[in-house]
Formats: sequence, structure tokens, C-alpha cells
Amino acid sequence: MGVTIKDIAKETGFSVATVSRVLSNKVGFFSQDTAAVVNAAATKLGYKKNMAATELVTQKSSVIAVIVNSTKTNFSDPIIEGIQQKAAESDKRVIILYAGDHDATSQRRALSTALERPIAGVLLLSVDLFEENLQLLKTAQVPFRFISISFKDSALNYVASDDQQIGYLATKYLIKMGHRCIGLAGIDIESSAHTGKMRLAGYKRALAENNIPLQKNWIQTGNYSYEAGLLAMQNYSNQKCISAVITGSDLVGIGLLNQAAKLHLSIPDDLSLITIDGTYLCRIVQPQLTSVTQDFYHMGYLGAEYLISDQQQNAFTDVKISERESVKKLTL
Amino acid sequence: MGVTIKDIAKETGFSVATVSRVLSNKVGFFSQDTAAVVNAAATKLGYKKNMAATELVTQKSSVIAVIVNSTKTNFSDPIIEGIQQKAAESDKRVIILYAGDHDATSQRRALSTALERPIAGVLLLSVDLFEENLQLLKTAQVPFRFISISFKDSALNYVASDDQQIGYLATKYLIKMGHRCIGLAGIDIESSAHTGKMRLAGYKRALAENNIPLQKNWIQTGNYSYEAGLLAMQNYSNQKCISAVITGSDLVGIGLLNQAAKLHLSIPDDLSLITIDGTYLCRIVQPQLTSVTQDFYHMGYLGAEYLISDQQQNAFTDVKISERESVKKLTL
DNA sequence: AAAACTATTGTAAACGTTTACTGTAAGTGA
DNA sequence: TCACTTACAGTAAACGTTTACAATAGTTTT
Repeated sequence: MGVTIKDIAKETGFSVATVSRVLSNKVGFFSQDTAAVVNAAATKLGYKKNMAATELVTQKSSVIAVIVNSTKTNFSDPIIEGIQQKAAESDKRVIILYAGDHDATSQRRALSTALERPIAGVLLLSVDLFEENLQLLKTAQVPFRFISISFKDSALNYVASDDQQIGYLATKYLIKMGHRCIGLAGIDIESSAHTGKMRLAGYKRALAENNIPLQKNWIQTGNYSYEAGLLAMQNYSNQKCISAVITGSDLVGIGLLNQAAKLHLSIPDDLSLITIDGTYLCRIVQPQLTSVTQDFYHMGYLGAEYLISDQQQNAFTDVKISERESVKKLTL
Repeated sequence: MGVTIKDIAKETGFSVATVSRVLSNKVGFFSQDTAAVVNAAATKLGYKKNMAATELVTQKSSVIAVIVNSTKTNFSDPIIEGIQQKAAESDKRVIILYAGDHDATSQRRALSTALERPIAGVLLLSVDLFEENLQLLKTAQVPFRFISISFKDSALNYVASDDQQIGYLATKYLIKMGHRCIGLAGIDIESSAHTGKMRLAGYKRALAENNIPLQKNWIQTGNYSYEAGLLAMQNYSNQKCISAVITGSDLVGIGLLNQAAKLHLSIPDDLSLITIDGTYLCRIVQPQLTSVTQDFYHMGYLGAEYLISDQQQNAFTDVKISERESVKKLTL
């Protein structure tokens, strides 16, 4: 379709080799005069390099494929920004593929789209790969890393937050603020990703360290969604004991918040709330949500870095408590 | 790097031509027996087609590049879902490129990433292209469409909402609810995209039709952001006249809502609010925001459809009022 | 039984690049 | 002057596919 180096060669009288050399800037292989002529012709004709051809012959690519699941993960934006930043620094390109909402077929389609062309590597943003698709990815001779999701199986490299620590920190913070009856809501402890299980473990550890016996119905599992928050609050409403809850995501937290309002419970006066994630959503609701904040940007940056420089290690990014308005200090 | 059809040819004893034919399913050009053998070998060796090579020789591609600007456009998700849906139906692939936040360089990088390889077309999601980048796009011989942004220049094809009508509808609705002093906040009327200007025009028309003289400071421009909402509310606070405002995006609306709370104004009792967009954000704040709701999903679907079937027309998708809790009916 | 067709396969060129190998002319050092 | 570099440019093969064309064997038609 478009203009090729052949056209430029014809136009300028040079061979395609020479044209290719100036256009891909192989310094030392052409004179300045030649370069000027060739470049002029290139812009005049509106030349655009065909990367497919380049990648075919060089057998390498500078594009990183990022797979995200479209389930409303409102934190994928900062992760992607981190990736973009690192990619730009390393002169890589980034393409993003949507893998649907935990749907094997569209997950597979996204993966294929990525793998069926030369790419430098793939980054998976909190996508919990189906076994078959993981196989697909493994057999492709392409480096890959998971971001914002970790595994027991340490054969899989990831950059994520330490979910055990998240659960632990949130719980300890609440205890420090005087709470003893602490709920944990909206986390998924069935999934093959062990995010939920780890958070639960951290929560239990903090409770145990403070000699607080865990009551079974303090834990309300869910899929990190807004609706899970609504439901969890509903279930908590008939247990007067609970004075604070930890929510598995900002959306869960907001769900809880809104359902609490419907039940005429005021936050933080009647119930304290700390949420996990700390995205911008925490700041646009009232009251603003105190959170265990993850460093998503850095997660993306680091994930890209490890992928690009082929470091095999896993990493945890920092996590911190951001105090806002949803936790009340209890005094005895 | 990977397994090629040559390897399969060697493995099975057939020529590469035959292998290619069965693998790309050119029915009628091979026997079932052959197909079985070849396919078996392909899966055994873990063959993965190199699309770059295919696209090179066939001179066509099945991938649609979607360019989005990363500025927190919380409505891009449903648009992308619509695109994905149509693409899946038409057996196309979708890749997404982030064009930064109104930054010419990263916009250019995204565009180049797309154009430097064979693609079927490009879809631009509410990205206001810099002139130079528009030229770049035009000279590439690739079909493109804009989504969720419209232009005076009708040479540029788009699928969007009718912003004139949006402004008109919102205003008329408020008037019907008894309001006479109506603000318009957070819209950008400087941009080359005429979204803001059109909304303003619709607003003015509705006002004029109802013989309401427009006061200059009813209009608070901005860049559709949360902060713009905060600021607008601040500016409204010393004009007691205003009883309702139209906000240029859900985030602007939420900004207004929160700033109003800070000023001890209750919505909708002290001030009514209707926002433009109607994304999920309207439903997770308190009170839930009444909105002029755009059909983003359909916008994406239609944009993809027009691109794929090469229809040159522009289109407006439907827009409707979603009554929620932020508008109060005034009775005289 | 010759002619004509059908089904299946192979040969080789093409897509747009890059790059190892050559070639050539001018410059350098003795 | 001659051997040796150096700077620049051209030739051709290669990357992994697809596909027009040709070839073969078998089958059908007459």
C-alpha cells in the first residue's frame, strides 16, 4: 500500500541498502550528503517504516504487550502509566489488550493477538490466567511477568504488593485505633490467585498477635466489586459487635459506605472503614476513605523494568496507610 | 525463534505450500488426511502463526488500533467494550494505545506505534489530535474514525453524542423542574474539538426559548476534571441566585458535590445538579447524580462498525436523561 | 480409449526490511 | 610509487508467510 524504501531508492538513485541504512540510522555507513537526499525524499513521499517487515528480518521486536482484564479495575491506569514511563525510557512501545472479564475465550483471544506477532514480552495486569492459556503463554518463547497478582507457584514471576502485609497492616492500624471487632469484606479466597488468602492470613496474624479471637462471621467474602460491598454491609448490619471493617478494594469500600448510609449508620461514627487500594475513588466520596494504599505506578514501572532487563526475580512494592476520614479512634 | 511452517513441512514431508494451506484453512486445497497429519504436527511442535509475515505478504491486517488519551476518561471502558464486541463479530483484533494526556509527543508515539505496522484502521477515543499528528494520520493510507468527539470540519468522520442536544436537554429538564437560574460548569470552550462550544450552544438555546436571560457568571469553564468541579462550586458560592447546575462530566459533578458539602450546601435541597455522561460514578456517590446519559457502548460499537464496513458517514448516538437523586423539583 | 476434468500437491516469487559480503575510489604512510 | 586503510555504496540472501502457476494422478465423459 504505502511508500517503501524501494520507492525512495528509485526516487534518489541509491540502492535500497543505502536507503535502509540512512533511514535506520546506521551511523558510519553513509555520508551526510546521502542522508540529506534520502531523508528529503522520505518526507517528500511520506514514507512510513513497515515494522512488520523489520521485525520479520531482525527477529526482534520493541513492543511490549500488556494484558488487562476489563473487569472494572480502576487501578490499572496508574500501572499502565508506570509501564509507559519505563517503556519510553527504554525506547519500547506498549500495546494494550483487553482480556474480558474472566472469560476464557476472550482471554485467549487477547493472548493470541499478542503472541501471533513478534513482541518483546508480555505483562499481565492482575489477570488470573486460565490453565490452558497459561500453557499457551509458556510454550510461546516470550518472556512474561505478572503485575498486581502473586502466586504460590514461584515459577511465575510477578511484581505486586505483599498481600499478607496489607492484611496485617490494615488490621494492626485498626487495633491501634482502638478497635477489637474487625470485619474483613469483599475479598475472594477461592481464586487460584492467592491475593485473598494472603490478606486473610495477614488479618488473622494481627488478630492473633493481639489476642483477639476471630469470629466466623466477621469475614464476608466477595469478588472485590461494589455489589460485594453492599452485600457485606447488609450482612454486618445485624451484628452490633463490629466497629470497623477492612474492605478488599475501594469499590467494596464505597459499596459498604453507601449501604451503611441506607441503614442510617454513619461512617466513621458508627462504623470505621479502611479500604485496600487507595485509588482516586477514595478521595471523591464522602467521607474520604482511609486506605492501605498500593504503589500501582511503581508496580507497573518495576514490572516493565524486570521484563525489559530480563530479571527473573519477584518483587513487592511498598504499601502504606493513607489516613483520611473513615476511621474513628475509639477511646475506652 | 519459534516453530515455523518450514519445521512442520520437514516434520510431515509436505511442502510449505501445503502446510500453509491447511493451517490457513484454504478449504478445497487439501485432503482431510493431510490436514490431520499437518495439524497434529502443528500442535505437537507448538506452532504459532507469525502474523507479521502473513500481513506482509497479504498486505492486509485484521487489527484495529484504538487510541485513547489516558486523561482519566472513565467512560472509555464501555466504549472499548462496544468496539471489542463489534470486532469479535467481524473477526478483527483490537489493540489499544495510550496517547498520554494531551501531550503531543506521546500522542505521536501512540500514533506511530499504530501506523508503523499493517493495521486495518484506527479509532480515536475522544482524543483531540494535534495538527501535526492529524497530518501524520492523514498521510498514512489507513482508515480512521473519531469516537466521542465531533468536529466542525466534516471531513473528519466521527461517532459521538450530539453535544448541542445534550446541553439543550439538560437545560430544558432543569427548567421543567422549575429552575430559572442555571449554571453550566466544567466545559472547555477553547479546545479545537467543539464539544464544549456545542453544549454551550444547546444550553443557550434552551434558555432563550424560555426567555431566561443568561447571566455571564453562570458559566464556569474548565477541563472536565474533578478539580474543575471544585473550583466551579467555589465560584458559584457567592451568587445566591443559582439553583441548579449542569456539569460537563461526572467527575466535574462530583467535584461540585463535594465542594458544596464543604460549603454546607446540601444537594439537591440547596442546589440541584445534573451531570453529563452518566457513568457508574453517578451511582456510587451520595446523592446519586441525575445525568444526561450517553450511550458509550453503542458509540464504540457503531464506530467500529463504520470503520470496518468503510461507511463514511458521521453518526450521533442516543442520549437520555437518567433521573436519580440530585435534582429537586421547585414549586413556586 | 482418448479427452477433459478434479483433487491434491509442489515450485517459486513476492511482501518490505536488514545486513554480511563485495567492490571501488580516495586518502595515508613509507 | 605501492601497499594499506577508510569511507561509502551496491548485491543478494534472509525472515515466515501466501498464492499464481504448474504438475501429477485419478476419475469421469464421450
